[in-house]
Amino acid sequence: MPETFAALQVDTEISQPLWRQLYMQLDDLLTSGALREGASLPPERDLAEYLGVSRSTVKRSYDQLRHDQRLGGRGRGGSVVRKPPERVQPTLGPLRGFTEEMRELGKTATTNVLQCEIVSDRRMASIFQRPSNAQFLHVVRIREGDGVPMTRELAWYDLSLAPEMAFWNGSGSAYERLRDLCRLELGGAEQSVEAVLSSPLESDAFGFDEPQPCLLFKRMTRIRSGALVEYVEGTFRGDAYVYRIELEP
Amino acid sequence: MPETFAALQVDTEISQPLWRQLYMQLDDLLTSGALREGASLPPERDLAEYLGVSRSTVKRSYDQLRHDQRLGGRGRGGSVVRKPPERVQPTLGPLRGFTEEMRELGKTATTNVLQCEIVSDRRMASIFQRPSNAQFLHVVRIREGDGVPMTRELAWYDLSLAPEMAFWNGSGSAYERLRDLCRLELGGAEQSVEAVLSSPLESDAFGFDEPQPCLLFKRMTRIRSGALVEYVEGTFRGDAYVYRIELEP
DNA sequence: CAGTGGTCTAGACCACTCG
DNA sequence: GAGTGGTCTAGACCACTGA
Repeated sequence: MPETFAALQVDTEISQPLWRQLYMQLDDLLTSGALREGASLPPERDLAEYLGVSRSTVKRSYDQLRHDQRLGGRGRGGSVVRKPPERVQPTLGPLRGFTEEMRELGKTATTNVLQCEIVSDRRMASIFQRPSNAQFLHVVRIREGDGVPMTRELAWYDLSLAPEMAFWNGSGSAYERLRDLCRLELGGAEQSVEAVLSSPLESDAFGFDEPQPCLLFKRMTRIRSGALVEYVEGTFRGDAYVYRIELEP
Repeated sequence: MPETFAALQVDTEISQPLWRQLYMQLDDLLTSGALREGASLPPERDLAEYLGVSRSTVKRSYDQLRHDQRLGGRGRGGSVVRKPPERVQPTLGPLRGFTEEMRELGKTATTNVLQCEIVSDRRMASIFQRPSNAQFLHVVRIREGDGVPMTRELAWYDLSLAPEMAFWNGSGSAYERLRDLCRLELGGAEQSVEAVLSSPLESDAFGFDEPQPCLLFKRMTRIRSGALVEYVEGTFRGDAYVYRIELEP
C-alpha cells in the first residue's frame, strides 16, 4: 500500500459505520492537500484487503466522494482526485448580461449555442401575454468563463417586439443586440433566484457525475414601455458562481 | 402485494440498472399522486421477493428516494412518503428583514433563538475592521414562517456602534431594533447569494435526512456613514424559498 | 418483541478503458 | 487483455421503533 494510505484504518468498535470512518479519513487526505488533483486512490479491491473490510464498504466511501464531485475517473484509470473549481464573484447591480459580467471579471466569455430556432410555445405565449400562435426565438446556450462552463441558459425573445432577433445566431451578448440592432430601450427586469440540484442535462454540461447544488435564475426583461421582451432561465453551477447584489436602504 | 405496487417490474434485458428502473417507477408513483403524504412503501424484503431481485437492489432505489427527501420513516414504521413543502416567494427590493418579508406574505414569523451572547472573534473583528478585542453580539436563530423552519441565521452586531443591542434577547426584528432603539439610520447593504448543500446542523434544523440545496446569503449592512453594523450569514432551504429581485436598467 | 431499515460480507459477472 | 469500477446476489447481524 502506498505510503499516503498506510495510515488509513477503520475500527468496528467505533459506533460510526465503517464506510463513514473511511470516507472522513479520505476527506482529510483531500482537504489537507496530501492528495492533489490528478492523484489516484488505490483500487477498491486493494484498499478493502488492506483494511480488512469488504470491497462494498470501500466502494461506499468512494461513492460518497464521487457524489461530492471530489473523485472522478473510471475504467482502467481507477479513481482520480478532482480539483474543486474556483468561484467567480460578479458584482451585479443593474441589469447586465453574462458577457458583461465576465468582461468585468477579466474573463473571456465564450458561448456554445446548442439550439437557436423560431418556435411557438403555449407556455411562453402565456408568460409573454401573447396569442398562443405568437412566435419566439428560442435559444439554448452553454456559457463559459475562460473555457469553464458556468451556466446553461434557456432564453426566449418576443419576435413581434424584436423581429431583428430572428436572424441572431445565438452568439455574443443578447442585450447588446437588443439595444443596438433592435433599438429597444430596456426598462428593467424581475428576477428570481432559487437553489436547486442540477438536472441530468445540466450535470452533463457542467461535467458533474451527480446532481449538484445550482443557482436557478428566472428573469423577465421588459422594455421601457413595460412590454416583456425576454424570458430567461439560467442555471449557474453553485461551486463556481456567487451572485452579488447591492441593497438600498 | 398491495394493488398500488402490483404493476412494478424490472427487466434485466434493459440496459438501465435494476435499481434505477425501480427508482423511476417509484418516482412516477409519487409524482403522479398515486402515493400521498403518509403512505407507506412495502418493506424492502417484501418488494425484493415480489420483484425477484435482492434486497440490496430495492434498498438502493429506496435510498435514492430518501436522498431526494421524498421518503422518510425508520424502524417499525417502514418507509413513509413525504410531502414536498410549498415555496414562498418574497418580493425583495430594498433592505428588509425576515420579519418584514413574512409579514408581507401574510405569514407569521416566529423565531427560535439558539444562541445570543457577547463575543470577541478575530474573524469578525477583521470583517468589521475593528481591533481584535472588539465586542459583538452574536445571535444564532432558526426563523420560521407559519411554523415551518425557513432559515438558520448567524448574525453579528457591532456593539461599539450599537451598544443597545447588548440587551437584545434575539427575538423579533433586528432592523426595527437598530432603527428605533439604537436610532441608527441604515445606509444599505452588500449581499451575496450562493447555492450550497446544507450543513449537518442546518439539515437537522430543517428536518432533512441528507444535505439539500440551499441559498446561502451573506449580508453586510452599513449605517449611512458607511460603518458596518451587521454581518449575517443565513441559509434558506431551497425547497421552500425563492428570492426575488427587481433589476434596474 | 417483532419487523423495520442500516450495515457488512464474500463472491460473481459485466462493460468499459487504457496501457 | 488485464484491471477498473458498476451492478447484483444471498445471507447475516445489529439498533431502533412502534404496535
